Amino acid sequence: MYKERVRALPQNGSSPTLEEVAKLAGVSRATASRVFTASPKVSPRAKRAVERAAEKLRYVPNRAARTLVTGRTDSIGLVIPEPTAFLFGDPFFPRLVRGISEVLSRRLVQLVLLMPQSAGDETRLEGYLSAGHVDGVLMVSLHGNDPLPDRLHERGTLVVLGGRPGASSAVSYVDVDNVGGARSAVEHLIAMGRRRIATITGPLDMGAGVDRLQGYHDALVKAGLNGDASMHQPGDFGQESGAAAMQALLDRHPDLDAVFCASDVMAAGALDTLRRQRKRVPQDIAVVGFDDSTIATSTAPTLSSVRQPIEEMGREMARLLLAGLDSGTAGGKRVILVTELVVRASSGKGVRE
Amino acid sequence: MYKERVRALPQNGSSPTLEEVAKLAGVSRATASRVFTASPKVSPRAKRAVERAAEKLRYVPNRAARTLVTGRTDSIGLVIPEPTAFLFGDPFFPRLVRGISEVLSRRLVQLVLLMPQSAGDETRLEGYLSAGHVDGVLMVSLHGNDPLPDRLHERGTLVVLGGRPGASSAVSYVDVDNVGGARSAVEHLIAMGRRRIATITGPLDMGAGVDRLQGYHDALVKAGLNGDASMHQPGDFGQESGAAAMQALLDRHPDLDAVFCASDVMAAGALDTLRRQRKRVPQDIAVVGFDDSTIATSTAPTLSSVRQPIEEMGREMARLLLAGLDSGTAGGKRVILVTELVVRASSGKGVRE
DNA sequence: CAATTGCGAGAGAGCGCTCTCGCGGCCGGA
DNA sequence: TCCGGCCGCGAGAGCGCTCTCTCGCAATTG
Repeated sequence: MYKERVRALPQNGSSPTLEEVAKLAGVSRATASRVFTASPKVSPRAKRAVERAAEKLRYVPNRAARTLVTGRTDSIGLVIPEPTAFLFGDPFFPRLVRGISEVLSRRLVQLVLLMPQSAGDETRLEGYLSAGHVDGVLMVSLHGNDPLPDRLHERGTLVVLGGRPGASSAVSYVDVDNVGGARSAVEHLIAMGRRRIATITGPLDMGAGVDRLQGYHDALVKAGLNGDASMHQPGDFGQESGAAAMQALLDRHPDLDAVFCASDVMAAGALDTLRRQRKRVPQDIAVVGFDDSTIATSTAPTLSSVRQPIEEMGREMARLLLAGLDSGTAGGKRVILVTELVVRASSGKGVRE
Repeated sequence: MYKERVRALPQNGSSPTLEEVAKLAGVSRATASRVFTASPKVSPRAKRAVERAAEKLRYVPNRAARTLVTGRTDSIGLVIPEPTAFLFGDPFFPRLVRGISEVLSRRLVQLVLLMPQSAGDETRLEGYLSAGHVDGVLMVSLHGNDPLPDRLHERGTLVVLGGRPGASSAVSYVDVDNVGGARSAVEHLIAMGRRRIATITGPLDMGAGVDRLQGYHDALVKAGLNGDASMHQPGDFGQESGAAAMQALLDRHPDLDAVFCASDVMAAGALDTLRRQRKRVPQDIAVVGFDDSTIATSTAPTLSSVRQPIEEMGREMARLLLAGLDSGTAGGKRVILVTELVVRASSGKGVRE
């Protein structure tokens, strides 16, 4: 670790303190502090003097000192425990971040993104987050029963999840209606006359993966159709996994007439495989994705998809966290956002039978 | 802003202090502190007592307090001032982050990603960074003459840039040999017999954009070929801009026989346009990209590209920053990494003339 | 056996800030 | 003119930690 040398750096070593600003402005430290905390009880005269002095000294309040006394950092962490390649490849995250940023910007709260890449990283991260570096934590893309949210919650850190946690938990979360969305997608396929409908699921250690499979099932059962395990093939939400899963499904069931994919990116992969196999979409096989991400309109044919309000999910997560911070309540809230089926060419009225 | 209520939260309100741990362990605060700072001067007996007490109380050191006295936060910021859609869409960033993380993980330093989305965000960010939230700052994807790095540097914050800054500056940076890489790409095209070589440049407010254009120019001039302004078309490194730029170039010069693209993603866009225009690659037009990202091997035909060691760039940035922190020196270092041309089908020996 | 060394441990001083408390001056009302 | 009230300000305590200084005790040495 770098040592006490740091202290001698111009970095913090020479940076001016409130005391110096106060002296230069000819007021007490308390009054100078009032100026920076936007306290109303300061005369315009004193305020101006302090501001001029601060400008002259290029003063910036020391956050550590402020945090130490207020117990507040004015920043919140967004934790995404995904390999970087996934994090940056998936169109889900930018939209989520946009929603979150929107809300936080208005509150002058800094968003910091944290990307644990290994178990070691995650341990360190737990320390970082419980040590008061952030006022609260947003977390998405949980796999399995990641214990981090619950442990943070127990420690008293405010946590809001995106996507329901695996096990029941006291932590607040925002989720979309994955079951309902998947069900509507499959019901649509059935309504279009499809009968041999497979699914490429998401990771089954994630709520979104499980729930979308559930919705698929519900619709098939209601219609009295077959949706046994041979009709499922898991993917990891990535394009290649979609292509591979599609191939596996075709190997098992060459007569499929539809496939529901738990993400658009996997659906794009599935389309690649179908093209390679000379299957016409939607004539031979109809495809529906999930997310309604930008990729849905750039595939050939364009992709029917279940739209989920990802930006809104981000906004709602941020709102929930800020509300918890404001009220001092610990959570246990859950918000479910509705989804909406968007029908495009990949499941359109194909020239079928 | 959320107010003093926060203080009453279990969050920090009830979290145990070093004092309490020391009392429970039957030692002084100083000795307890020694245990957590891994100081050697503590007996095994005392160490165990403190560790047990800490475990029992679920003690986590308060970082703000520690930072206040050490002047150190053990975390560094990575600033990427790009719209989220770009940040997450570009294969450059995950590779960079991977390289950075690799180095930082070994040093128990936390990486926090900061993504200013607007001028307001950036102002706030400057405050955040100068206020001592991080020990140092890594910054990439600078546009124009972004004043942030210089201002942070002036304030005494250690900054390392990825990619050279627009204007001359005292800030340290790591860059790849963009000029040399571009030159070798174009020299290769010339060696393959191409004579009417256009370029799709990157944003000309970025060092990488300017330098790759420069390399293109150098090679053409050396060979006595035409590379006037009508042969350039700027893009933004994104796929769509590549497609549009290719179209613009073809409109002006239907007889082009090669194009050098300043990024693989733009090259992929260019390939889309060429396909739509029924131009054969490489027979009619040879294409070379830049980055040698994963997309280069998944296009049809596969893409010749200039490989830049992005992970290494991340590692080197992190190393430079840590070295600066360790030594207390402020910077002014520059590291240039070599590039390497990778020839694939898009510029292969086409059936030409 | 006395003198010296060395090592573990405690006391205490801050790091830079916020916030409570109390004081003095100025206002308006009687 | 006098007095209560309010408002702006300063004094001072302390947030939780690290680190220096010092001390006491045991081991080592002449």
